[in-house]
Amino acid sequence: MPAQQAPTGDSDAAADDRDKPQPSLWERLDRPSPAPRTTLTPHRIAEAAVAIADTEGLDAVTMRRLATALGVAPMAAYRYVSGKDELIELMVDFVYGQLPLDTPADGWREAMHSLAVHLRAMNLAHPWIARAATPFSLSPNQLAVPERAFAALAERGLDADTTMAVFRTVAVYVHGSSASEVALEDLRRARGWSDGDETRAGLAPRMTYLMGTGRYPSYQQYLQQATRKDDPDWHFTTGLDCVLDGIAAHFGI
Amino acid sequence: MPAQQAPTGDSDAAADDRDKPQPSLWERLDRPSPAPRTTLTPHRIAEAAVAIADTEGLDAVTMRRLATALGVAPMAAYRYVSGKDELIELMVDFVYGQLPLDTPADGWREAMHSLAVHLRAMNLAHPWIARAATPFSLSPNQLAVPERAFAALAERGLDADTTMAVFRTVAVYVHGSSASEVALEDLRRARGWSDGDETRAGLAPRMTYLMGTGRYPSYQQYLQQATRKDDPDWHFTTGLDCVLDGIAAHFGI
DNA sequence: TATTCGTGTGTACGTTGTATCGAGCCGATA
DNA sequence: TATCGGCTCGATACAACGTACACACGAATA
Repeated sequence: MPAQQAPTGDSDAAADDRDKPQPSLWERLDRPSPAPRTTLTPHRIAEAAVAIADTEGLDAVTMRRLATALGVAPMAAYRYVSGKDELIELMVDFVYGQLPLDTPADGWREAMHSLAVHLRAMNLAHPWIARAATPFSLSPNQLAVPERAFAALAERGLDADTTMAVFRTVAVYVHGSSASEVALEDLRRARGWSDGDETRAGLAPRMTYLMGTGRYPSYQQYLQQATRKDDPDWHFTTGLDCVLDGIAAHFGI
Repeated sequence: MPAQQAPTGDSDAAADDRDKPQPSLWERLDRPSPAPRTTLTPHRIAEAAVAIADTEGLDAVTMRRLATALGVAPMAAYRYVSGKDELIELMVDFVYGQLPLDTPADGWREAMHSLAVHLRAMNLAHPWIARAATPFSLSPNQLAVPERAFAALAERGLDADTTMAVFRTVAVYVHGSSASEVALEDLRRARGWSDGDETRAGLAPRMTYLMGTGRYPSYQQYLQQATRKDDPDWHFTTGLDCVLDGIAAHFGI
């Protein structure tokens, strides 16, 4: 619940009156409108869209569905976002704004570990976000993530490129890991399977067919022997520890 | 190309019909039709769809556009795939089928490194595939990737769960890394920027605005000092080396 | 030659993103 | 107090999408 408010800037904007061809979404939303907003605000739009995506999936977020949820006409939101792409940018930034980035941590490793765990939790809580965002978009609240990481890494005195390499490796691992976790979850939901057992049962015919081809002896052996196939937490944590161990070893920190 | 393995009757249709009355895409495509296909084949469909996605992006792959490219009516492809989702499954499997998985390698590390490099090359050559696929889908040619990895890892005598953890960590890193590389490339193409310089120039206003807010002092310092910002190869390789170092250290192999 | 069935065609429907225009509301000005 | 110009939101419309459905063709079977 620690809420970092969505796009509210704090700069006086005294000198940046250069006329850009098209000011970015965030720049536009920053300037308070002369007339105070009444029914619609970027915040309310993002909130409603995120709620729909969380409960019904990203595909359920249509401009009409969103308008209905907001109680306005289908085209009303276009006053704030230039199109659906910007709507999704807004949603992503809104969710990143809820990341708890102020947790104290001593040492770079604990800080990166905590960051990774929080990012994964966010990806699992909003299963659509890994597909909609990339680790390096340029939205205010997304950029706060590398900012936090760089600040935590500063103590080690690494050069800039190495610092980025460390953060990027972790971020990219978390993104890919979450994406694969979420993909399975999406499949489960799409097929209407309720739990892990039903999912395994639903996937069984396909798996049986594939194994029946005889092309995958090593994989088949894995299936028979593995005991943690359905323990995503263990897989995530183990992989993360590998990554952090590797960073420590590779850069000698 | 799609599965080329022998049919192998698959006798057990006894009790495994849950909510899935229809056999999977791959199972259906396996059985040769009594009448030899004439104008359309799964292979031709996948090939044409991939060609469109490669040159015009995944969004350009519509059932109508595909039909035009194949010289058939809009609904023709529906004889082979049940809908657009299966079309994309077919495309993904087609591309994975072109991965060179038989390159010899001595040692698990060289094998995993080679696998990672090839996977990344595939993701960059077909920029849509990272968004369309996950590292663990159950299509024949996708499953060949863990199969190859497990075979290469077998020499080390790790237990099944650890073997998967190793492969998953690498696969997930490559997936996330490629996704972020491709995202920038997609942005470049979408905005019509031709090279890295134009991209940087196009992103500059947004970056200037964000830095102007003063929220990102560490990131700003990075921007000023870094010299490898535009060297994705270095970032990928460095991160991969971290991951492999970490695996070696964490599991003592 | 008559029948069957796999294959591709033609048409149509509901939904999507969004361009365009008009109406209502507001604070500022006269 | 009356007028005005700007945002804000509503209403309508359109092209393109995925795909359901019914039908026509031709080779294989009899």
